[in-house]
Amino acid sequence: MVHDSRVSSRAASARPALEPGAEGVGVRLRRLREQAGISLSELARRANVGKATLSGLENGTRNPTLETLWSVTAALGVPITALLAGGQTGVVRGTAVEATLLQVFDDGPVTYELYRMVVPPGPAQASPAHHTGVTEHVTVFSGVLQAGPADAPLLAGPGEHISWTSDVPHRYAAVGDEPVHASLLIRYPRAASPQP
Amino acid sequence: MVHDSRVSSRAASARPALEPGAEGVGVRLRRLREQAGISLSELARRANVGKATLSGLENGTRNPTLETLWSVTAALGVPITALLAGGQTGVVRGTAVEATLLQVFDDGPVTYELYRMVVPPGPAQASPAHHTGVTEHVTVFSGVLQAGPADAPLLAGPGEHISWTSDVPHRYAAVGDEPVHASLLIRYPRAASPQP
DNA sequence: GGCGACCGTTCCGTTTGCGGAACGATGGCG
DNA sequence: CGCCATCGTTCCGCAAACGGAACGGTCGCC
Repeated sequence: MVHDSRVSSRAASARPALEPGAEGVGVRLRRLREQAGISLSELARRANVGKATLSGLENGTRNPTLETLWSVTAALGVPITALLAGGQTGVVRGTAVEATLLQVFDDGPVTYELYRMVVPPGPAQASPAHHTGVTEHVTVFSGVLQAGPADAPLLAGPGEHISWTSDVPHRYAAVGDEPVHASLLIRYPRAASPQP
Repeated sequence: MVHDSRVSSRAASARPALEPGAEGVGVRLRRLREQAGISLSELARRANVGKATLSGLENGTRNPTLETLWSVTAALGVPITALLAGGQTGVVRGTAVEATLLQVFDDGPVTYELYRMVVPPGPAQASPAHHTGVTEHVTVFSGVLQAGPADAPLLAGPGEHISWTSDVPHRYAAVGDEPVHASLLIRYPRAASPQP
């Protein structure tokens, strides 16, 4: 369920502002606070934020700043992602592939994105070529995956690993009736120089 | 000109610690945007935020609201957590290996655990044999890793992948002076018990 | 019952993040 | 060469998020 999170410009904002994310954040915050066994006033005191701020945040009637979120989560001793990741984390949907971004690892010259991927049975998904030097690495959890360059796809069953350079058109498809679960690692070398 | 006596512009921080300030967020945002190959103006247009907002955000001179972060990350197609970069989930520490559990995938007869692993330079870490049928899969992000069965270790450099069956004693070590960053996937056939 | 401590919400003045507009810098093009 | 589009930064009025104070409500204790 991909919900459109584009926020209309604030012009003509005659409706009560309740952006999609704030509600869930408030609910999760209240749950975390109650799990910690402290009152709203006490948390406000520890986090050095106003009670009004905290109250509005838990009820979803405010649009908190990043600094506020950091203060509150630090006082609770939880990572800030505990408030934000409760809903769906980054889900990228293609025509036949659904990938959930687990982590981004940035090593200066190279960036890695680690996904968990699900390929349902059905028609293959075609992907256009990425930038030069991009490679993809897949380890299959379950099912049988056919993936790789469109002209020379590879096969991988449970526990197997395949990789290819994705600077050519490539594709993903599940072989058989079973959906494929896999981890997908995309490696982006630092392409600071655009191609003419 | 506003006189700000406490601007932390380009503070040459000695350690790569998680700075709760917006500075790290700005750096990551700029990197993600350049990786997507779009200009600041273009991203501002797509995300329906002002260029001033985006500029100040990338330079760490603003304290963005959650709504702004939602809009920008949605326009980039990345999860909001990609900006906050704090995946401090479960952390497993060995004598020479630090692994962060990213996700557990339970497929009935098989359980997968996906880690991000860091092996600092120094003496190797020895691991005793796991249960029969357990396999490990490593994809190296940076550095050179020597890993695998103690009597026949394998080598892998950046972007390379190695795997082995870990039902025999095995080891991990960084080759050279550079720490090794890698993803580690452990596959436990037949409902295995989590690692103590 | 009266009273004080604490709860979470609401009101209010101040602070600040917001988008739009204007700015100088840069590059493509006739 | 001038012209124009686009880049990223800076200025500015406005709306909103902020902390502090006041509010009504509930509980425990004398």
